[in-house]
Amino acid sequence: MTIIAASTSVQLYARASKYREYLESLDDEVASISATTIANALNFYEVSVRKDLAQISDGNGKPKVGYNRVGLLADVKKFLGYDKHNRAVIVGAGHLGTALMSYKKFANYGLEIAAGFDVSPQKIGSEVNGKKILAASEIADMCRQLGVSIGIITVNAENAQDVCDELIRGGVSGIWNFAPVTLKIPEHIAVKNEDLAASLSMLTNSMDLNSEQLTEE
Amino acid sequence: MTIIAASTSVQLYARASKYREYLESLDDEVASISATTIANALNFYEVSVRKDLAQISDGNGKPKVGYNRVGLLADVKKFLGYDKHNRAVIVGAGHLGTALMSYKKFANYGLEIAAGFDVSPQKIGSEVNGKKILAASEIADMCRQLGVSIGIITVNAENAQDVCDELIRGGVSGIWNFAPVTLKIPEHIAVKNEDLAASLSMLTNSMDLNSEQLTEE
DNA sequence: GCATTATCGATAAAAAAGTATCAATAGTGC
DNA sequence: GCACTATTGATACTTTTTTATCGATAATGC
Repeated sequence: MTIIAASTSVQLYARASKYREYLESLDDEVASISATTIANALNFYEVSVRKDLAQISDGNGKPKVGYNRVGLLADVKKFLGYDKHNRAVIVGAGHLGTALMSYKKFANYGLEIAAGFDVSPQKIGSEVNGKKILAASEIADMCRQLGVSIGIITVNAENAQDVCDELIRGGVSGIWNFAPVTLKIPEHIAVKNEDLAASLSMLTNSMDLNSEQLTEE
Repeated sequence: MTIIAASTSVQLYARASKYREYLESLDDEVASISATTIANALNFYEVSVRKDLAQISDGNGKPKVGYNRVGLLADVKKFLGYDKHNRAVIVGAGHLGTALMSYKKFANYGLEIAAGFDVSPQKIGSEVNGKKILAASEIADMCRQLGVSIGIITVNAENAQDVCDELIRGGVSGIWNFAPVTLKIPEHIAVKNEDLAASLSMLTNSMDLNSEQLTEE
């Protein structure tokens, strides 16, 4: 199992993603953009941005001018892997699974949601955002058939491991896990865990930090 | 604006959250637990876990025994801020907003979702998981009235800044932002941004890394 | 074309996070 | 009660990330 959080810079990807958002928000008339401007817009440290851009778009920056908007955006997208195409399935057609199936922007990131899976007879056969919900018993077979490379898990903690095993049996090489469990996964499969509880903790703890600072004044 | 990602250890919170999950998954009969066991179960480096536990539950570890399960769990929860109570509202009753409103486990993390907001006349007045969807025009007033401290933004990128401004006008001290934009926020307000696009990039890039390693062999 | 300026990219220093090693200690078995 | 063992917590080292400084360079204005 490749534990992503430990091996890759989470922060760098987060920043790169924000660079993309920002660059796409700019007017077409903007020809070039500097690290300074980006840093100010996104509240990042200027030198960090410059280093990131040097890594992402090496050698394309010009003194006094900055980076070509279009070129930099292309480089950022490439860095983020948006040039590659991946076919995915979502297992668990609950609220979250439905939300992800309905999210139109995944296509821009090279992610194609091919189908959903669920165990509920009411849901099987229905469609969400034009995509069929299939029986969970078919996961492995359908993944092979459709050439799916990413499995997205939005079932509850109890069933996540079983679903994961089926997805791997179906030949996926990456797992995007929204269930609050640590999955047991073979070495060659990549996993990215989402953890809303951890996010919430970061938020509430920094709120307290802020209020402490206020009362100290 | 307090940029959380930059100031706090994302990884430490992610690990702490996994400690909690793991400790809660243990049988009641388990009296004590060692850093070694936890590290093996969660695929973390042993010394990292020991350092984390020293920070989270300082001095409570006993050689040859480990940590008392109940005590450690309490300390982890405290570290994660689950002992504090926060009232929140969710703005945007789309698929994601609905998913978050329906998520029962927030209560365990000290988060109470008081209400939702939307602009759609069809949604206003309806209920999700027993919680009323109110008119977005009332955000600021209702937040003050209900004593809301956290605003959760699940609207689209275009409307996120306006919603954010209203939430701050309503007196929230933290913003949990699921919209793909960088919000402009005053210094004393905490923000935690969720970025699915960045997560996806991490996953796909580490998948490629894995397949490169395979072909090298 | 020469001084001025914004910006880059390189280099260096500092801080944070992760990894490795080991002595001290609380139990266990004999 | 003495040797043995699992585990802690401290210390040291390494790597990564962030922050700071500065010379080099491309454009601008005079």
